[in-house]
Amino acid sequence: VASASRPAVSALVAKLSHFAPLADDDARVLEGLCNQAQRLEADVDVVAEGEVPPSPFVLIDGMAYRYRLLPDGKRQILTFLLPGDVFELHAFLFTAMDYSVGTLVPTRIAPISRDIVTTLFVEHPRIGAALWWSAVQQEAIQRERIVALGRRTAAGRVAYLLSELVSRMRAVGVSHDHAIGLPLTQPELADTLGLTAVHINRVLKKFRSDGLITLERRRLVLQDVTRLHEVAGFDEGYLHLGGASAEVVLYYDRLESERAEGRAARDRGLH
Amino acid sequence: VASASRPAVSALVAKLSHFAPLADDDARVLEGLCNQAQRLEADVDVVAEGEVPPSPFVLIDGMAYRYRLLPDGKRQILTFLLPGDVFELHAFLFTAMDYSVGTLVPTRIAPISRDIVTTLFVEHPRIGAALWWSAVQQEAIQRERIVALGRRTAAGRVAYLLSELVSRMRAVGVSHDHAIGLPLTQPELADTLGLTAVHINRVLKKFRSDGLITLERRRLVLQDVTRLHEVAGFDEGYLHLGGASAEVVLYYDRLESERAEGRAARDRGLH
DNA sequence: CGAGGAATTGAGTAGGTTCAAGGCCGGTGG
DNA sequence: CCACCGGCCTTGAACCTACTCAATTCCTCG
Repeated sequence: VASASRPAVSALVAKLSHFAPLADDDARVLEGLCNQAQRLEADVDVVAEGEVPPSPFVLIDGMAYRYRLLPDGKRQILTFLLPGDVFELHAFLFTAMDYSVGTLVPTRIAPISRDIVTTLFVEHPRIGAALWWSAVQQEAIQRERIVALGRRTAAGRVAYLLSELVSRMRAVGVSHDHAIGLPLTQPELADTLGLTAVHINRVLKKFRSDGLITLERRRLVLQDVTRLHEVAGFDEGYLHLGGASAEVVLYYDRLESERAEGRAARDRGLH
Repeated sequence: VASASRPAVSALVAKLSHFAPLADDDARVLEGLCNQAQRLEADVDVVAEGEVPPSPFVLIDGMAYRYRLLPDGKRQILTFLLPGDVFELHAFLFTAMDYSVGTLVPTRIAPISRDIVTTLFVEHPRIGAALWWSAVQQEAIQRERIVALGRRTAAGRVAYLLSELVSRMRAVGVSHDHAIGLPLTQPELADTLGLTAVHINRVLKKFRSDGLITLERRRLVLQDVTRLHEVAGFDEGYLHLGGASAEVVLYYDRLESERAEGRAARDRGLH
């Protein structure tokens, strides 16, 4: 549909508003960040392991993934980056990247210079907190991956990953039903879940014949969400897609208005 | 030995100095944080899943672990917390904990109120950056766990975990040779590495007979570090135990001295 | 001294891998 | 426009790593 290519509100704003209500001003600032988007084609590296950490990025649309290549040629995919995700926010604290980031499809990303980030944190504390929160949320997603790899069966892992991706897509307004474009090959699913492509294939076959999902031509539809979540042991709460506590929201509201007054006073001073 | 119970410098200072050289003032502030330590006995929860996130803590000595209990009774251990580790630094951004933290041995932890954290970030940017870095470092450790669970054999996982723990202990001055006190049972190792206790036992047996390690009465000695690291595919660099880039250090030095001047000016004003 | 969990070992099983081969699909070049 | 090519998808069969079940011994703690 048309709305898919030009969303009413950018994924970044959609995502961060889940953390705390954003003022119009906040939204405008965030949209501004996305202006200088770079277009990347599919299957290219944004950064590679060993390189000096780049500036932070926002992923505008498309899809990317963090991965590590092992000496023996094996690959482990760490996380997927979806529209609205901010990545490498604090990579600058390290001297070298310990993983690579690659695109899966043609993707637009917007770099955010470290100076802008710093300014954002000082001048727009609520945005700063929201960015911080989104980083912590990505950590939570990593924890779920550990639980999945450590203590779930192959079917559980696959079901979990599909559920996670659909939930995250929905949270940023890219999907509204339980269907998403899923540009992942079976080898990629395998390298994410610690399995082989062959086995992924068999699990998907089972899911299809059980009426849990359909997946063809890069389009995934969850046909029976409840049952899939059961197989997955999936609980959306663990992804922390929702908001902060009232107390925290209030705290940043206060910081924000103090800052806004500060800006206003300075502006008056300039006239 | 005596130095083990009363180290020359606290683990927290030892750890954070790896990120950037700390001024005497910084070290004093950090030591001050550790004053109000709480003593916890072994096998108690510091926080439990579902609870409201607590204030951040520093682990002074002892050992703790983050874990998740699954509905079917299975357990997945996420990470281990060693002396000098700061945890739950930004948990307050979530409404509920998605995992629990428990002690493995009698442990001392010092809570740091959120106000103090905020002050620290503003007044001592270098400490703030170091804390931030230590959080990002914990994320890197999580990534390694994902790689281990996803793409390493049982022997590789065990070897990796043992290598990781020894490296981390050494980085905070708790160990100087390649031997550490390791209060982990085989069921705990199993729940960390996505294996069963029985299989852990067989792997350890092999390691012992191959002369890679000794492990008895909760004492681990790496007898052949090189060979163990080979089995593990272990590369200490991935843990980012080392420091920041010269550029970043310089950046925070500058922030720090600006802040120090500010404090001095304010102090003069009070007289 | 008794009890309960941890460590250890053996035997049988199973979930997932490996190897292999054929079909499909999308992209590329003639 | 079509033929070709490479990677993905699919399926079968044999195999292996790690699990399960179970019994014994060892430690540690009360």
